[in-house]
Amino acid sequence: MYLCSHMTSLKPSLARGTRDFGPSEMMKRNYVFDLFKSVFKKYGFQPLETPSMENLGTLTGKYGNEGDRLIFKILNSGDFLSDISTEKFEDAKANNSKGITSALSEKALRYDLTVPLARYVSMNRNGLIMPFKRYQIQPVWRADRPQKGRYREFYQCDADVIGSTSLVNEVELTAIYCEAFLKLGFQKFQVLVNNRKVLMAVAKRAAGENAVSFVTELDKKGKLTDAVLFENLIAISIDKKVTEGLWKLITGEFQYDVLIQKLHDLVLGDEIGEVGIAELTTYFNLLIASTKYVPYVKLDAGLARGLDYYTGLIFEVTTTEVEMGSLGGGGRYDDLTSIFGVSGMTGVGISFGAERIIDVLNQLDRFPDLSSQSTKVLFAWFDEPSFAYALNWLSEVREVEIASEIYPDKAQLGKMFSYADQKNIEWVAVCGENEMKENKVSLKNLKTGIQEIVSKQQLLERLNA
RNA sequence: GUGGUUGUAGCUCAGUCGGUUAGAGCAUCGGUUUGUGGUACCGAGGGUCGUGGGUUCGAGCCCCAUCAUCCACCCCA
Repeated sequence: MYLCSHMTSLKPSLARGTRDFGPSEMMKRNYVFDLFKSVFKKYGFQPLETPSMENLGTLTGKYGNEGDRLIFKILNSGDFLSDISTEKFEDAKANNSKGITSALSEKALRYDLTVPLARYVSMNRNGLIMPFKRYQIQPVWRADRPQKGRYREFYQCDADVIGSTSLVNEVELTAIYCEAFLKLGFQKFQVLVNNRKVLMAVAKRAAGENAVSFVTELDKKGKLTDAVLFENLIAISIDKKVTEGLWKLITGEFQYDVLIQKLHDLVLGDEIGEVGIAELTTYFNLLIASTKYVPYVKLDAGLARGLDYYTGLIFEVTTTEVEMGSLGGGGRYDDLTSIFGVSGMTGVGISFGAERIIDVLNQLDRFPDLSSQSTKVLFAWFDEPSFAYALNWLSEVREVEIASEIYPDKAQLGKMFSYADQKNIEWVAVCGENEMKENKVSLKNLKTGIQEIVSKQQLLERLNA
């Protein structure tokens, strides 16, 4: 007798903030990602993948004060501690570990898809076909503390155009949003649009030196009550009339052209602000001329989208069908690659909040019937001769590209049926002595429960119906 | 990084005031049925009660620590 109970066994568990995706989840996820890909391709975007890890220096300092803390660093391999002198180590312990970080870690997991894109474009600028239109669907990692809807590993799904200033790009990205969300079955969604140039011009008028805090505050719309938010905005304003004027535009309902006109009045005389107004005008003209998606697009004078690198039009997608934050966002950035010493490279991009979108589709039970992706027919058998017989039929069914399988082990017929049932296989073909005599199989449809004895040709007809 | 919540079977959870051998449902396997699934009935396997320490005659339950978890904040997707 063998004893194995004293083997050290590890309790299986997932690393914090990560998930497995089983077969049924993968079918749903692939459905969403494939749909995105097909839309991206239709608009001329090509795939790009970058490595999971980047040099630490590529990532640090790109994501604000908090950002560096959230980057997953990879411990150097080899005897990395031998390079650190005792003094250096003591200094690091006493002050901060920054001084020895490079000795401990020189690689890190990618934090988003935008910085790797900037790195890629900078490295390959001479070889790329410009404008460079790429899409990228890959996981990213953040050393955040997980909570509802937030993970340490999650997928981002981006599409960007680099090296073109035309607003047609903004229009096409808007169309991609609309097309994708419509194809996913969303009825009520909106692509909110604003312009950073206009927003900053208004903020400068309203708050002067406090323009940045003004915009940060504005970004809290929806989190704070309108009354509190308005008070906060007034508190940092130097020109309360401008703030009040903007507030009316944010809280009221206007046609886009009326709204543009009113915004124009607010920024009149501000050179950059007027450029922003012109961009908005051109954008809407192009949108109307080239797409049917105007009803889904809404100019929102209060849309701010953080503060980072956006410099022109900005987007955010929301839905009212379910309580959920934004389902995507993006915008134009003028200087993405300057951090890598390459300037004058303008770009515009969007990102789908893939994880959230999948969550929403699950909540609304909006996934289409994906059973067509599973096996169509299972062959069941009894003994050596019927096994050989079934294998023969199986290969012929696979010959015509029908997804099919045979139960591999000898088992009771009931077990084979139950396997088919659990795997959502629609048909079971029973191969036994009686069937073999007639060169047929008993074909049962597990959905209807109807069973009949059929020839090879009839089998293929049933399966293809 | 800050604050809180919860850890008992593969999963969801019950477990009285601290008291003998820790329970249920689902899932798994077997049987009723050696050629028919999703229903029913019968049965079986499966536990270091997160981990380590402490209090106690006695701890799943009380105390401390630790790890994990979920939730909220910061921030973000």
